Amino acid sequence: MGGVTRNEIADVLNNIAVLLELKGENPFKTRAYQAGARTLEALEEDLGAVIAEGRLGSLKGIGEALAKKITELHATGRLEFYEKLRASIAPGLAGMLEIPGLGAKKIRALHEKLGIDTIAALDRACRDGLVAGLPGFGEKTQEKILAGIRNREAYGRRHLWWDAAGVAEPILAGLRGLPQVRRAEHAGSLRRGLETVGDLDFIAAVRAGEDAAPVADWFAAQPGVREVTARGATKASVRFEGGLQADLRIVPEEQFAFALHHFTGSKEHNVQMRQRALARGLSLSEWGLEPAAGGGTVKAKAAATGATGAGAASAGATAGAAAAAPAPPPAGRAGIDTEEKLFAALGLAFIPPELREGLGEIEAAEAGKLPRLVEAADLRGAFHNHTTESDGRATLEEMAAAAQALGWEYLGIADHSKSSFQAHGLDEARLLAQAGRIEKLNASKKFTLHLFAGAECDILRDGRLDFDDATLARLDYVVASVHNAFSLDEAAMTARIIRAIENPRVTMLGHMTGRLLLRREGYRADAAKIIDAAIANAVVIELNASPWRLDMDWRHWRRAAERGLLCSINPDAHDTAALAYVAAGVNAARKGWLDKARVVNTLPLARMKAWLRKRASA
DNA sequence: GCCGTTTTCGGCCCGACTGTTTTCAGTCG
Repeated sequence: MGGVTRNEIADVLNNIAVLLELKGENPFKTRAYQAGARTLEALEEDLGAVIAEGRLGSLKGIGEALAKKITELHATGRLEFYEKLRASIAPGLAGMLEIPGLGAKKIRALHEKLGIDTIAALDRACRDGLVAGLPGFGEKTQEKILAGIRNREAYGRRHLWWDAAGVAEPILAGLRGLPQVRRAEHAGSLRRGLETVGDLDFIAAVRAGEDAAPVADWFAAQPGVREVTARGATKASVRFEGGLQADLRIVPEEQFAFALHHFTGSKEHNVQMRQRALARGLSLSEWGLEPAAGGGTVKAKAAATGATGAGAASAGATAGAAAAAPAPPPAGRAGIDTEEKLFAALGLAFIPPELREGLGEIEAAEAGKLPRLVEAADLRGAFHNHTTESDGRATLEEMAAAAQALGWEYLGIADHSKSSFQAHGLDEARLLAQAGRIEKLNASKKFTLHLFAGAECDILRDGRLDFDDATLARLDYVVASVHNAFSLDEAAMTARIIRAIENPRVTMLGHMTGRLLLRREGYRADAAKIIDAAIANAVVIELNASPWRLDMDWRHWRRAAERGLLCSINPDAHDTAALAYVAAGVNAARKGWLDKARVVNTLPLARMKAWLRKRASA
C-alpha cells in the first residue's frame, strides 16, 4: 500500500492541468490531464493492482505519458515533471482563477504586462487604475475584478444540496406561475442531486412568439437578489444575499427538452452524449438534434453528404465505420419534447438525472441495464434517530408520531452511548430503561407504527464497543459509530472500524467517514477494506442522510452494492423535522445506482422484524 | 496528451454573454 492514494494523484493531475492552462498550453492537452484525473477518481479497483498488472494504459483517457506519470507518483509520491512545472509558474497565479471573469489568458496578460502575481498586487493595480489601461481590459473589467476580490470567499463557496433546494423551490414555483411560461424546471447539479451545489440553474419555456422579457424581469427582481450579473434576451443571472448564484435560461418550447438536458449536465455526460450523436451523424446541442453540418471532422463530413440520419449512417458504413450498422436514428428536433424522447432518439433508455455523471450510465442505458432506482416512497421506516434521552430535541413519542405521519411502518431509536458524554449518551441502565419504555409503547398500540429499540453505540478508540455484548443483546439492532479520536492514522482507524464490524451484535455501521460537507474532512480510513469487512460480516453500512453528511459517499455505493453490501438510509434525526432528511439520502442512494432491493429500510415491517431476528440469532 | 473501422496524423462539444472591439477574444457552463 503506497502512501499516495489515487485521489491524491488525481489532484496532482488536476493541478497540472491548471498550470498548463496558465502557461498557455494546448487546451486539449489540459483537458487530457483532467480526463485522466477523472478516470482515477472513478476507478473502482485498487490502483496498485492496476499498475502492477500493467493495465494502467488501457484505462480510458490514460495513455503512455499519463501512465508513466501516475506510476511515478504512486511509487515515489513525487513527480519531477510536476515539480519543474510548478517552479516555472508564479505560485499566486492559480489562485487568481477563482476570481470571476479571470481566466488563464487574462491572468497571463496581467502577469506579463504588469508583473502581477498575487491577488493583493492585483487589488492594488485595479485601485491604481492600471488594469483598465491594458489591451483587452477596460473600466468594467477592472470593477468586476475588484468586486470579485472583495467577494471571492462568498462567491467561491458551494452550498449544501438541501439548502440550495430550499432556495430553488419557490423560484421554480414562481416561474411556473408566470403567464408566459409553459414549462419550467431546475437543472444543474441540484437536479442531479449532487451533495453540494455551486449555483442554481433554471430553464423556462415560453410560448413561440411570446415576449420573454417579463420572465427575465421577474427573475431579476426576486426578493433577496443582491446583484444582477447578466441580463440578455435568453439568459439572466442573479446573485442572492449570501453569494448563491442563480441562472435562468429562457427557450422556445420546442427546445425545452434539449436545454433541460444540456443544462442538467454533467459536463462529462454531455460530452459523451454529443460524441454518441456525432457517431450517428447527428449533432446534439442545447438547441436540438440535427444532422451534423460540414464541420472539420470526417464524421461530420460524412454526415453532411446525406441530408438525413440514415444517409449519415450509410456514409459512415461505406467509410468502414460501422461493422453492424445501427438502425437509422431519427434526426431533427421535431417531436422531441421530453428527455425520454431525446434519449430514445439516440437509442437509449431514459437516464435519471442522478446518474448523469459520465460514469457508465450511457453504456448501461444502451444495454437496457439501468437500475430501477430506489425512491423516497419505497422507504417503510428508518433507523438511527435520536430523542431527548440523549441529544435529540423531540421525545420518543413525538418522534414516533412524526414518523407515523410520514406513513412509515416503523422507526428505530438509536440514542448515543455513554462515551458520547457531550451528547448525554445513555449508560446501560438508561438504555435498558428506554428499551423497556419502547416495549411498553409497542404493546400499548398507541401507534400503528412499530418502534425498534436500538443504540448508536460508540466505537471506542481500539475498536471495542461502548456496551458489552449482554447489553447489546437486549436490543433489536445496533448502529456502531466513531465519535472521537478522529485523528488516528488511516491504518489504525481502518482496523478500529473493522473490529467493530466483526462484532456479531453490530447491525450497521454509522457515518463511515464522519465528514461534514463544506466544514470538515472525514477521518482517514480505507473504504475498500471497510466495505469488504461489512460484506463478509453481513453488516449494513448506513447512508447517513443528514444533508451535511451523506456518508458513506455515493461514489462508493455502486460497486459496493454489486458485491453484496446492503444500505440503510438513515436520517440521523435529532428532531421530528429532520426525519425528512431521508430525501437527501435517497438522492445519494440514487446517485449510487441503488435499487430498492439494496436498501434494507424498504422492507415492510413483518419482513424487517424477521430479518433482524435472523441476524440476532446468527 | 489521448485516440483510432479516420489508425501514427489531425481532431478533440459548442453556443451565449460580456466587454472590448469595430469584427472578436475570453470566459463560462
